[in-house]
Amino acid sequence: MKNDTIPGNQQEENAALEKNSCPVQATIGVLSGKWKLLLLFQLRNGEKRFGELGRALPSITPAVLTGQLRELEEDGIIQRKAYAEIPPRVEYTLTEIGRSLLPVIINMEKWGLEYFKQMKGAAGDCLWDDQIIG
Amino acid sequence: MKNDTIPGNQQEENAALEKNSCPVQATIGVLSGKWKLLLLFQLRNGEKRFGELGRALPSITPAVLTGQLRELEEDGIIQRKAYAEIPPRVEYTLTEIGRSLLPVIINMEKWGLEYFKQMKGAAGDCLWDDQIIG
DNA sequence: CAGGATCCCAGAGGATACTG
DNA sequence: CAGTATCCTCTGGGATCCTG
Repeated sequence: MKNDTIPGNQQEENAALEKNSCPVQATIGVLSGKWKLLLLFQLRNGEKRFGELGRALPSITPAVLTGQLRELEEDGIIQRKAYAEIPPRVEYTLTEIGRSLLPVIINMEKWGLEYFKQMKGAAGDCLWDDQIIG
Repeated sequence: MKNDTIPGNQQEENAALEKNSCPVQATIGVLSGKWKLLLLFQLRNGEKRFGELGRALPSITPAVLTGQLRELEEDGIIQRKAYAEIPPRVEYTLTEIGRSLLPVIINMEKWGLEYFKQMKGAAGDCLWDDQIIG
């Protein structure tokens, strides 16, 4: 946003948001995207190709898949490796920092399960079970 | 979404997303909203009134503030108490489950700080320090 | 195979003005 | 004081078709 003219005292409170330098917002940011959690889940145990990801997530379109992968790549969460072959081959893998996100996700899952239990009594059937963390 | 006709085998993978029953998505969901983190931070140590919240977040408009508070309330994260007085008074507080979100947020902050350190070398100056957790 | 190029739409967020 | 009512914009995600 532009430099909105605000008195300047309580501004401190949301300075972190305005400057986009709040680590919590950053964490939410990299995970916000309709397919990102699913993509990270797909990559939890190693590399996958563009087509594999597309097949694993049947209702995502190539255009959107590309977009989500690009964002994750720009955020440093995944790495893209393209091989100069015919036909083309591209593999995506989690980066180190990307892998370090998994425990954080597990922690969110735990809260979410408690939340479901208390809110609707309906259990959630997510993918992120303890299995994925070695 | 509608019941898109998908073969039905790999569909399991994103069933959690489609059904919106993934606890991780739920956690991200309740926190996704431009001002929600800031509002939760404002309420971390007890109740606050509508006007107080507005003054603490100078660039939010009443309409949007109402919207964000309504969503948090519907999600069971905060509670709204209106007093039948003139002039009106309304107080917002975290619910029990809402308070239980704070440690999760702290955990996200920790990852975010590591992320900043590794990505840009720029430290984040967020609000969610260890102070807020008793 | 792994995308790129276009066009499109719903919904979150915001500006502004008004009210019980 | 604590909102509500309208109107408007911008962008994330999607549909569709095309290509090195």
